[in-house]
Formats: sequence, C-alpha cells, structure tokens
Amino acid sequence: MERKQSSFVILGILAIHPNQTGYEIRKTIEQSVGFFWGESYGQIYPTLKRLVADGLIVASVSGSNTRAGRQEYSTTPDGELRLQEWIAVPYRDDPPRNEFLLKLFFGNDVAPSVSISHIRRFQEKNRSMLMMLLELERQSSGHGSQFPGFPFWMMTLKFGVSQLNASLEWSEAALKMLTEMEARQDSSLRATEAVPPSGDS
Amino acid sequence: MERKQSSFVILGILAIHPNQTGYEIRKTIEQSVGFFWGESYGQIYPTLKRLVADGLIVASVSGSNTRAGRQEYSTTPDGELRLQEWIAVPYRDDPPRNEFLLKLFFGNDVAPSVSISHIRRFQEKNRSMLMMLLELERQSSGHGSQFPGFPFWMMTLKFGVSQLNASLEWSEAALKMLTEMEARQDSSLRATEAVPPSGDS
DNA sequence: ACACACATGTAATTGGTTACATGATTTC
DNA sequence: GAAATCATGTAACCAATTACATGTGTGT
Repeated sequence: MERKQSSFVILGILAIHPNQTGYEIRKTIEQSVGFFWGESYGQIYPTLKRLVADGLIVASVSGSNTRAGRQEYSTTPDGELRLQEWIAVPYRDDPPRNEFLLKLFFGNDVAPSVSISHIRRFQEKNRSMLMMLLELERQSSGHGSQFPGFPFWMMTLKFGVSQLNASLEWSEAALKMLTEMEARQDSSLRATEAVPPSGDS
Repeated sequence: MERKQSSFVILGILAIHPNQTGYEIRKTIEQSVGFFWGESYGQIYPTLKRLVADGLIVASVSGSNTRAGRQEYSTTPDGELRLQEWIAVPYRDDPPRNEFLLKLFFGNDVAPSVSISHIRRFQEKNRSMLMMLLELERQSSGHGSQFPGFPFWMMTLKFGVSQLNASLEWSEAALKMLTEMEARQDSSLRATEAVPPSGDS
C-alpha cells in the first residue's frame, strides 16, 4: 500500500522529457515503457494535480504551443530528488497474476483445443510484441544513442526480447504436446465409435 | 471489469483437490500455482461465502477431521461447469507493471551501483525461484504423473523455468555492462581528482 | 462538413492488500 | 506451558480501470 508508483513513472518520464501534457505523458509511457508499464488517464490527471500540490512538478502555461486547455508539466529539483530516492529503494514485485497460465494449468478440465487456442493467441501476441520491440531497438540504435539514458533503455528492451523469445520457444513445445494429445484423443474416439471395417483384403 | 478471477482459482483448485478449508486452499495455491498466482485470506474467505451462496461450491462439516471452526469446501456440478466456461473464454492479460524494470529504465538518474544492486537482487530471487521450480518438477515427475492434470501442470512449470533461465542469462549480460560502466566512471573520477604521480621511473 | 487526434477531467465501481482480532489444536 | 500452526474472519484503505462527459484544433 501507499506505493504511489504512478507518480514515479510520471516523475521519471518528465525527468527524461520535460514539458509534456498529461495526454503526452501517457503517449510517452506507452511508447517507451509500455511493454512493462501502463497508466490510464484516470490515474494520470489526478496524480499530476497531487504532484503539483506537493511541489514535485510544476505546470507551465506552455512554450510555443499555446492551445486552450493545454497544460505542460516539468519536474522540480525536489521532484528529481524524490525520484532518485525512490529508484534506490529495493523494488518490490507485486503478487503475480497470470491468467493465461492459470487457464492452462486447469487445462485438464476442458478440451485440448481450448488450451491450444489459448497458446495460439499467446504466440500471436508475443510475436507482434517481439516485432515491436525489435523495431524499437533498431530505431533507437540509430538516433537514440546520444541520450545518456540510452544504455538503460536498451537494457530493459533486451529483457523484453529475451523473455519473448523464451516464451515463443516454450510455446512451440507446448503446442506440439497438445496437438499430440488431441490426436490421441481423436484416435481413441475413432476406435470406439467407428464401425470396424469388414475384412476387405 | 467484474472478472472475479479469485473465484475461479478457488473453483479450479477445489476441482482438482476437493474438501479443503480456506486455509488449505491458500496453501495449495501457493504450492501449485504460487509462482504465477497469489491469493490473500482477505480475498479467499469472502469469496468462499459468495461461491456457496451462488451454489458453485458446497460446505461440508468435514470428513474425518472434526475440528471446531473447520469448514471444508468442494465444487458442485454447477461450479464445475462455470469453471469450464471461464477457462474457455480468451484470457485477458492485465496491464503490465514491473517495478524492477521501471527502476532500471530510470537508471541514468542514479549511480550505477543502484542498478547493480537491483539486478543482484533480481538474480537471487530468480535463482531461488528456479531452484524451487526444478525441485517441484523433480518431485512431480516421480509420484505425480498419475494425475490426469499432470501434463498441464508440467507445462506451466516449464514455462516458469524457461522464463527464469532467460532472465538469468539476461541479467549476466546486464550486470557486465553496468560494472564496466561503473569502472569507466571510477577511472574518470580518478583522472580528474587524483594528483598525477610525478615521474618515478 | 466530418473525422480524427488532442486534451482534460470525474464518478462509480472493483479488486485487492494489510492489519487487526480471535481462538483452537498440535508439538516440543 | 510455550510456540507454532491451523483456522476464520472483518475493517480500513488504496490503487486502478472504465465509462462518461466535454470541448478544441487540424487535416482532408
């Protein structure tokens, strides 16, 4: 409880890239840490207000883009400090909850085809995610290497890639096992249901 | 919303292994799906009541173990059906949130040693987790292979193992990169701070 | 003129953890 | 007789998503 993770993502993102609106912050989060972190507007806007009240960020009425209702934010030195403190605190992993694995685990209660389609879906998601990450990696390597944060960004990216590759490898083996299982079931069905062909030799 | 995942873990666990108390259910969850799913008592007990009210499980006053305040539960045919339906519904992955990666991503804002210790901690956790899973796998392969659910349990186990292995491999590379980074920093500090040694040849 | 992206926000609801409280039974 | 484990529960609190509501600017 009372972890306020949302405020720290926002703080961290603004530290890297200041003068962003709530809307932009969300986009940036999606495009940078999106594969391992998500934030909704319902979380971002209230958090921004609280961060301003706490003096960790400031709202400026904008640099060049003067659009009605547009509000840009940046970190204050205080905010920067708080961010650094938070980063240094040992991370805590929240209780794991993987619905995909849970459904697979209970796979014996349903037809093999159900588990197969779960895994197929899993594969597709992983493949497209992997392509996105590789694309991001390719792009970043070009024009991004000038930023001081770059090595760290690459690190998290590579983590994602390695996990996805492992997932995909695993899924191939799992799928093979399940299709064999299904085949066995089908053949046993045939054996009991089908009328044995009369001797036709 | 309204996903009620907790009820389905409980339903699924009771389907595999009936006649368990809330307390036991939690233990079973921990020991079987624990590495990818967690439930707290504050969730389990209220959920059990609701499941009884909905007719998806029944409470029996116990088989042999007649202990005061002890309440055993089992699934009803209805519960079994609902479970199967739920399993067949495409899984939904909840928004990812990995505090470890987030802190790493912001690593440029702190000393390299901070990120290094995060990764060290990550490695330790992964190593002990991996050992637990391998131990579980070893045990199961012996006496567990008789259960019809066995192949599915092994599947999820193997998933965990592959992810952990990938994580550990990645962490070695990441650590190497960071220690090099730290060394460069140290040497540049030395270069500016230290008094150049006078010619001592 | 229309659609789409930009932009901000709130209310309702839920899902969940944590901490607290209590007591029985077993084991040493 | 003390400690650990078994066993059940509730209250407080929080973090978060979703859906709703509203309006501006840009491009076609």
